[in-house]
Amino acid sequence: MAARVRLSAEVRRAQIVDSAIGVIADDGFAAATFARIARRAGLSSTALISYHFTDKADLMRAIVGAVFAKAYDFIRPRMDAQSSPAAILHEFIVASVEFYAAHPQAIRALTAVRGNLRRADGRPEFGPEIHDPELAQLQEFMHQAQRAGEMATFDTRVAAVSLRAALDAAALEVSRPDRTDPARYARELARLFASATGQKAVKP
Amino acid sequence: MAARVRLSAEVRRAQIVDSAIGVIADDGFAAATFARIARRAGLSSTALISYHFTDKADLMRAIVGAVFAKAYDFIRPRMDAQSSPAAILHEFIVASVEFYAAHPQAIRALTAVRGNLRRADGRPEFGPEIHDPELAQLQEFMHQAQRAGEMATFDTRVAAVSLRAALDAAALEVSRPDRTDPARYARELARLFASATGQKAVKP
Amino acid sequence: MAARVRLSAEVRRAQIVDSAIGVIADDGFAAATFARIARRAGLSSTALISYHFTDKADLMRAIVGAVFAKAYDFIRPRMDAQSSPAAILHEFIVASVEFYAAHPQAIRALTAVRGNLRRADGRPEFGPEIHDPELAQLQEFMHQAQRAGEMATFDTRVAAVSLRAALDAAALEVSRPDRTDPARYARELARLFASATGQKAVKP
Amino acid sequence: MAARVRLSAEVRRAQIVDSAIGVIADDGFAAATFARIARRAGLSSTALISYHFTDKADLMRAIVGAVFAKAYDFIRPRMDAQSSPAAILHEFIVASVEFYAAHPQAIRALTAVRGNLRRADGRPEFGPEIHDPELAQLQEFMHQAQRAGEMATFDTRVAAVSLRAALDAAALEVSRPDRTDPARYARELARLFASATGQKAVKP
DNA sequence: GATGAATGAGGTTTCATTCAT
DNA sequence: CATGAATGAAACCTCATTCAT
Repeated sequence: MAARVRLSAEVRRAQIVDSAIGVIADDGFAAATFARIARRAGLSSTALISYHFTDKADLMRAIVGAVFAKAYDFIRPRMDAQSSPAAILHEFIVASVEFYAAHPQAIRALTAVRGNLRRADGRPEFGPEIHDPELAQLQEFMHQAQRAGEMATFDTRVAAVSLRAALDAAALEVSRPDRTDPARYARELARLFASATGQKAVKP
Repeated sequence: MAARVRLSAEVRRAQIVDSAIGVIADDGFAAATFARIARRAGLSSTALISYHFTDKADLMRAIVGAVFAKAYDFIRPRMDAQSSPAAILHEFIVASVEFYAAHPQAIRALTAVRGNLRRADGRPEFGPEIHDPELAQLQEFMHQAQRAGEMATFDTRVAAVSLRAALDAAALEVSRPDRTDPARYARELARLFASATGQKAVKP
Repeated sequence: MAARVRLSAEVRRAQIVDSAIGVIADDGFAAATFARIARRAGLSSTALISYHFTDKADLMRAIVGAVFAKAYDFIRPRMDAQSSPAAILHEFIVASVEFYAAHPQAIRALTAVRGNLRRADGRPEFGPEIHDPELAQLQEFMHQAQRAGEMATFDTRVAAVSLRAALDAAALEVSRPDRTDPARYARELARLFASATGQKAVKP
Repeated sequence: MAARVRLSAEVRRAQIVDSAIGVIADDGFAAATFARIARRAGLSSTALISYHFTDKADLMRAIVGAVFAKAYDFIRPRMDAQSSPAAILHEFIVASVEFYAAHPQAIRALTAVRGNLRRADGRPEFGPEIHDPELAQLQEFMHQAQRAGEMATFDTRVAAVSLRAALDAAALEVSRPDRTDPARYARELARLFASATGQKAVKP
């Protein structure tokens, strides 16, 4: 019998979240039972999960929060370092793809949880509207670029939705075994986006 | 008590598939239990499902097949009626969005099943490679358009993946309660794609 | 492995109710888990209980209903055969004690369920008001006896409550191992009640 | 966060017992988990209960002891102040009902624990024999009253059991929201008892 | 004395599926 | 073809209790 290991709540929670991400990424949302998560994390009992999370939904929300925070911390500073709206969007694309390539499991788990988690009443915990704040952000940058003459006129909602979707697809694409080189994929996608939005000059 | 109804196997299967699509679209993949599907279909016993489908996986695959066939029958003839590669792709986009707007439940169920169904060994039944044949098709049309001088040069894989993803996102977008008018969405998306691919002239 | 036994829902439900009564009477309300009830009834799985009862509360309510019906069927006809209000109450006492002596397990289970069953919100399923209809009945007979000059004047609510309580206590008393002879206990209690209510003559 | 409070063992035990009484009275025996008791008492951990009581059964026995002692201290002196056996029994009844009216929670908890607590082997911790000493006491007073010519002859065991039961019922009756005035209830019950036992004169 | 983390047993319930009718 | 009863596995969660600090 393994010795009783005592960790701080924070560390234990992170450990459980990581284990859950692994299970979901490898075996799918439905396979993410407490028993499997506990086994993968080397916990003595599933009760330990219940001790640190009020609910299974609570654990799932923690996964979303953790992945989202990690992505934000990686991508945001690189966007902030840019000086023009078009450059910001370009960097957003490139940094996002890089992050996806670096953390394929987290992204797969995030997608699975977002698509499957439901409230007790059956309504989705994360409906399509979950993307709206981010889409609004993207649209704002596009508007700025349009006003600055960096981009042509187009429907920013359709463009933002399509860009967001293209990035989600890129996440899967760059984590395939026979995957394209992520840097090249990012470059191509950015070029495609620049062309779609009618940018005059594309970064070399 | 409802009278015992006897139907031909084919009709019964279709009824069960439809019911399952409704449950998945409304309440999610995990809620698609035999009990719920049977109740929604007005069946007296879940055994009837087991009788007509060897497996739960069998039922799920039947859903995918049914939706896919319906979409194919709607979209394919309209593509075939076009005369140039670029026009074919344009029609593909427009017809797809129209189909999504007309059958939101089917699309939502299809997405859910594709994302969640696993084989007994845990591997996904529909991995990312499921899209490959369709992507290859799209890439082929793009190549033809490029050779014909209708489109500029770009990485067709990235473009095809992104288009496929943008269409999936469109499906959700046009089935939201406060949804954009599908026809307009289709037009905007087609224009965006035309611009991204460097098409000279866009259909009015 | 035992052969699969198929029973009608009605028979199976009765079997489960009986088993549950036995467990509660022998080992208490808290011990009445599905596992123990199933084992005592020789069921292959606790799922069979869930199949026949929507809830654990549903099973508990079935116990109360079953015991109550059995007692009613035994006691009521004997009351109806009497010709005066005082004689009816006398017979009520005697028949009740006899029933308790004949079915000690059922009575103990009934008491346990009534005292412990709670609704989901925590409120008692059977509060003190559960006795009110029966108490009202008893008070009505007492009033009739008073008007007929068979009984003196007294507060019928207090008398009815006390009689009901004395009978409950009698149930325990006559089911003790070293128990008094039930017939004698019934006679003594009836005499005590007659005296308390100021009856002129007591049945010999 | 609440400051860490250090109390003497005695005070802490009493605090826990009070909290447990409250939980049992409000939500029933089954709801009396360490978690709920600790929360209601404002304790930071259930371990504190385990520290002060060897067992859950130990806590339950402490509840019974505490309530019993409180009742004894209230009722006994008033009985001792009487001069005749009949007067003692009269005062016992009146004082008991007054106590029940003043401490409804304690009584409800006492009843619940007595009815449900079991030993490890499943046998009741407080069987029907728990009442025997008190019943013997009551019977002794009745015998004395009979010898003194204050009461008629009757079976004292039946009378004592019935009186004890009538008092338990009174406890519930006077704690109902629409309750009878306890003083009046006590008077009526005492009169009923006097009449049942053939007392010559009843105290005014 | 007090605390928060950890433990393992066991609770109800739901599931897909099988079987006899 | 259809049905309702039966099955055994496994789900989440709560429990009293122990342990290290």
